[in-house]
Amino acid sequence: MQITPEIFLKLLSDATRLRSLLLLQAEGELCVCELTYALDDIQPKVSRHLAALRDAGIVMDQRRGQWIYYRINPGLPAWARELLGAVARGAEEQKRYKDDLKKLGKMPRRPENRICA
Amino acid sequence: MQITPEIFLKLLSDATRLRSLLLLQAEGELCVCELTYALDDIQPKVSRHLAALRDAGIVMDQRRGQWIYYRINPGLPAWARELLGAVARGAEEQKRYKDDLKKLGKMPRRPENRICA
DNA sequence: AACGTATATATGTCCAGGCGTATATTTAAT
DNA sequence: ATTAAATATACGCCTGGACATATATACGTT
Repeated sequence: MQITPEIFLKLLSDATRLRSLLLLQAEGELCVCELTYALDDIQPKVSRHLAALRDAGIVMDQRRGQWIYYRINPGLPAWARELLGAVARGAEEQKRYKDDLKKLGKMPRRPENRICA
Repeated sequence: MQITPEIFLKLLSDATRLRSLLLLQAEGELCVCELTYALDDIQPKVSRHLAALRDAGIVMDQRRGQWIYYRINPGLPAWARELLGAVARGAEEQKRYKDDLKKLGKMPRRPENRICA
């Protein structure tokens, strides 16, 4: 079933899910351990929130080896993509989200490191 | 203090607040009894949610006679206004929000009825 | 096979926040 | 001055949902 503004906004109202989506929007694709590291949080918590986003059709997952990569569902309706864009613009001015990206950049032993597709 | 995406989205995650904002966005200005009627809800509930939006700086209120009119704060940052626009576009396809507007149009003894400014 | 790594999910606890009711406040009308 | 209408707020209850911990599952390596 199609996503509604109400469901979408409820899912965006949690900080962990919001930060994950902003990271995915900036990076295109990330696995759970990258998100866990960037958000400086514990793995079950990150997985649980990603599952909620997946079940609502906001993100898609794809296993590659032992890693599971998440990306924002490219089939999201236009209003939802525009909404995410607006959130991202608002987040640009906020230290917290900039720090998440910085942290991700500093991750050691990051899987793949953009070698293969 | 300035509104953040996190706070903004948390406030939008409640259906009563979301529907109120969509009505305000469509109508420009509404008093509590108009919102209460359109949403088909009880007055203390509507007032409580409007107060939350007011305290966060998302809406402004102005007393005129015995009525208190709410409007979306014109000083909202651009990203927040764009976010609301995206939500409104997503809501256009949803029966619920169209019905809210219809209900408002049918309100009897509607205050002012656009007579004065 | 055995082990380590990455991820998902189940379980029980806890709390933020939404709810309805009751009441206070303000204004207008009689 | 009383009454009625519009609105705000305080209070106690209750539930959704977030949390941490523990465990299950899947894959890769040795």
